[in-house]
Amino acid sequence: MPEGSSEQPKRPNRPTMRDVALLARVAPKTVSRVVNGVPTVDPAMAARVREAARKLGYRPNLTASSLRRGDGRTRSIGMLVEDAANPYSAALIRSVEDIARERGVLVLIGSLDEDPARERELAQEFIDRRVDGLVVVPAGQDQGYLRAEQQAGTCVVFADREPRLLEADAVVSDNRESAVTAVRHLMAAGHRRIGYLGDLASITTAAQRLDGYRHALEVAGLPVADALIRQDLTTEQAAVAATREMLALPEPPTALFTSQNLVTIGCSRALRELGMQDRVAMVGFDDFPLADLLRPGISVMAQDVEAIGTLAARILFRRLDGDRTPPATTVVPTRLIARGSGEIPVAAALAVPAAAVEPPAPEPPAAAARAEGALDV
Amino acid sequence: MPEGSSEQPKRPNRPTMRDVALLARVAPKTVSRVVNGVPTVDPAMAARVREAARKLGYRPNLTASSLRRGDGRTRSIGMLVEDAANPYSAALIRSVEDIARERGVLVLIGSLDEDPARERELAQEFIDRRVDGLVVVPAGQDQGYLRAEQQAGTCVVFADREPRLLEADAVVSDNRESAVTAVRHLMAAGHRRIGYLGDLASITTAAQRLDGYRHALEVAGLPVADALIRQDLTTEQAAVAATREMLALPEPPTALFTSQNLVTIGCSRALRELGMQDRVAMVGFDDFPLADLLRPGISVMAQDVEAIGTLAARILFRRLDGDRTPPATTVVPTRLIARGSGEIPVAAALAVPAAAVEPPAPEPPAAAARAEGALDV
DNA sequence: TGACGTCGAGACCACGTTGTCTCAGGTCGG
DNA sequence: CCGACCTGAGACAACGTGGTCTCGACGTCA
Repeated sequence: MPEGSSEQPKRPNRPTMRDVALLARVAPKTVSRVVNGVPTVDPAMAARVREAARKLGYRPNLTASSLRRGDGRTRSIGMLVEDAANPYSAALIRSVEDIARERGVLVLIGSLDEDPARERELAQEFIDRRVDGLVVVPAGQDQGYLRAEQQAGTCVVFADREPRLLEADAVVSDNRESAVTAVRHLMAAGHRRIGYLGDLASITTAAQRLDGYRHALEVAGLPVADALIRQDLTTEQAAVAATREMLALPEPPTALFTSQNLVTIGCSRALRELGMQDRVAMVGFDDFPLADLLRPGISVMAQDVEAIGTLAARILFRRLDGDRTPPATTVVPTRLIARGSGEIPVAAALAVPAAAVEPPAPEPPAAAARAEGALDV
Repeated sequence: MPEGSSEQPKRPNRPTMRDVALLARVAPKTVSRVVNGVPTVDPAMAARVREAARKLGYRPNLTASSLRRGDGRTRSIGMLVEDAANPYSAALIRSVEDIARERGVLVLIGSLDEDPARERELAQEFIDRRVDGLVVVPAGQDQGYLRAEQQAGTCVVFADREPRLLEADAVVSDNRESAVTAVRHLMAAGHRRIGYLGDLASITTAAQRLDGYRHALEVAGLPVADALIRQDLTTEQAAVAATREMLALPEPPTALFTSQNLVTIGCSRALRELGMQDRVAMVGFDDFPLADLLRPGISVMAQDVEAIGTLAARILFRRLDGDRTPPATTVVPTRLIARGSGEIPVAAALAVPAAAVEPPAPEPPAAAARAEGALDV
């Protein structure tokens, strides 16, 4: 039998300040000073300390440091998103990470899958590890459980969706107004029967987008038909099915507004499977990669995800730096990107009921791949 | 002026075990026992402690706990990926997170952007926070800098790419063999001039894929032409440009093998801009969302990202549980997914030099959206 | 040369928690 | 009825670090 056969994970013997101090023949406190770059240390002594640290492979323990330090900062923040694998969440994570990096702050990640219980559990886990702050895309309807943590000094900033029953900073898109813009864009192409395909009705932003859809129709004097509204589509498959069902109605919509990117993709897939992608107009909420490579390209209301993440992080750090101004919600503009699918005229849908004939492509030539975009609120 | 106007961020006064102990009239150690669920506590006393904790909003400080605890575990791991916003990295993060969650372990994220210096810096930052382990998609050519940390007890598992100059567990795809499969698939459609468009030559996996490409050609007795090999394409734009240039050669390739998903997308875009997407065959490495929605669908060698992440995490935790078997590399099978682009026959390219005539679509009908896949090594 | 000021290094302790030990009180067998 | 044994709660110290204070050495100037 070789040496050390103890099966239980024994504590790794990492060198500490004490070890470095012993080797450099100084007091531990002096090592601390050198590590923290305190200038009032004899250069020769500092060199000796650094040499000893190098020789031992010493690395400071930030865990212990933050415990003792006056500010108690751990130099880490927590981030709660819908799903780290979702392109929207992924982009958000990355932009927050970039701002955090500027300050040497690390980012902890948690995916919620729209589960309010997970939101609370993970928030608690982050807090138990004493993160300096949180960036949260809430899944639940009530963030009041965070009030005690705010008072205990943990800064919280919300991204994408505003908090409920809690006062805190938030960075969001104007979902309602953007939905209005999207629906009006479809109406401008002559559409009068416009379907709505949406995410979970309980998600604030989904509700706001539906509200915008309804409002746009009402202002235009068009009826809001229940048969043309489908919600709670949480998977691509559900969106495919809902699209098929809606288009099979006696009076099917000639255009669709999809309120989230999985839904948009599912809808797009259904239209292609039915061969109707050039006859039924569609505008989606949220941009996604390759939307411009499809034929027709998918017109979307694009959120500026990077801006949302960057702003949320900047606001969080401003708070951590002592900003005590009242919490505020920052609204980031969205942008309509016309790529073809949203500009299909109503005539295309009415011309051929269900034939195999391809209508002439109503999209701009391929050369103009990146289409123009109009700025909105 | 209100109260506490001290501008400097004062330490938040969070209740500690001592506070709970005082209120419950027990010793701090008893609170510790209750919090940790030690069964040898008088039930009445435990109830009193829990009530006091609830009343004060007490939350244990895992930072202090891990400092004092025998195993020194922080119940957090670090993950170094190429870019958290990239779909491949995002999927990897999510699958690691899911395994970690089962154990109440949180995940710290760091994006490297293929920068070896960042790899070392971030690994160091994670270690300074005493993560229990690391899952690394390395950017650099030498991971020897981690040897000391391994010996100090930090477990490291590599994902997607094997480590260099370091013995550690790794979970990877068989890149070389998969590239051979992809190229042979193109050869099966009659192609003899096959171009290679690849990522940074310094990335291990890119080199392996190029190697497989070369090997497949050599075995088939075909020449390996330098003009048909382009590397170091780090952006979609670079891939677009390289594709254009290669197709403008006097003897252009009739098929392309792209070694990474950004390159695949760039190549796809270039083909569409040239109107050649139905004449030049293409197989990409790495699957990506919407690859099946394009026309033709993009044929790919799909890596099983979820399996790679899940396995890497499981191996990491097995190590943390005390597994001391020698480090090993686990190979995860890839899968050829035929969607149309890879099955375009050589005849399509040779038929029409540069006309506007559309050849009959050589792809399967739209109904069979999810095409068949063959299993490989 | 001596009183004083300055400056840098170390002693000491606390941050919040838990491992270890002690000890009071109870149980049980001889 | 007493000693051995067990049970459960508290005292104490320590994890690795940094804030605070002390103290010796040195320099300055009268």
